[in-house]
Amino acid sequence: MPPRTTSQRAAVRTAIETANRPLSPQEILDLARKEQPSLGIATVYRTVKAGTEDGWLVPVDLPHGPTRYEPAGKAHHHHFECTDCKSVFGVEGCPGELNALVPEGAELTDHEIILYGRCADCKSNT
Amino acid sequence: MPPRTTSQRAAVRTAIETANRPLSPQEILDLARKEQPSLGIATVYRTVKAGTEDGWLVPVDLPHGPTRYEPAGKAHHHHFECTDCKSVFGVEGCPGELNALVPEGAELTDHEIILYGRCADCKSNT
DNA sequence: CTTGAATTGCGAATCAATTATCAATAAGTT
DNA sequence: AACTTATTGATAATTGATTCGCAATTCAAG
Repeated sequence: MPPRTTSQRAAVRTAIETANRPLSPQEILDLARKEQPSLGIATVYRTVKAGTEDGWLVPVDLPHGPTRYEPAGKAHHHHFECTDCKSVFGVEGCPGELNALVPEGAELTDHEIILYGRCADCKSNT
Repeated sequence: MPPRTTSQRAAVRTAIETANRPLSPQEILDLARKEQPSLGIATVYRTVKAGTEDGWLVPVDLPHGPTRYEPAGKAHHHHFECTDCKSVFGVEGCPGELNALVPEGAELTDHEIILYGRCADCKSNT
């Protein structure tokens, strides 16, 4: 009954922890298949779901596109999405005090800042 | 061949311009039906698509949920989404200089800030 | 090494949002 | 009022993301 350690779960986790940016299930699959060619997308979804419940993974939801996942434990940060390749990168820092923007009578509990533009790679491969 | 002015298109436009917040197609339908009870969701989607192409409407894409629409011409602003009722509200102001957060070598072209919390209505109806 | 349960990969199924189809209706020109 | 054609509403179809069902596989306890 206890969870088992399998090579596919290891491959998924390695892919996520090695990439230095949030990955979508499809991106995880592509990366992890270099280690585990037979890996299926369903296993990626299952692993990512379990990881989120177990707490070592954090889902990153942005407009458009699938949910991305990054390792838990990072300091407060936000994200940059390349409008070309759709890759998402974490960005350090936060402008801070956003309470001033909140509607009268409402209560702020969280926030997300999304930057859009072209990443370094896409700029060079013009 | 020219586009025609119909009561349903008028109802959709009125709903959007009357609400003081971005509306989803379903919300537009609900509001516009008070004026045009026979209105169908397909017409809302068609009108909203045309409005965006014509430039008098702006789509607001946030994580989760459908695209919302608001009248074009508003000053730079961001959005607040109620975690309870899912309503979205525009919020004035912007923390400003975000270039400092952009990844090395990347180019910033746009950004969105999303605030989450409970709106005034949901707080009172605890 | 056996064996039972957890896990996997595949394809079918689901789900929400949006678009396409098409016969019936209604602008607006003449 | 007649007529041409854009528009509409209902519903089927599509799309992209994610989950399910199940037989085959493989951990890992004994």
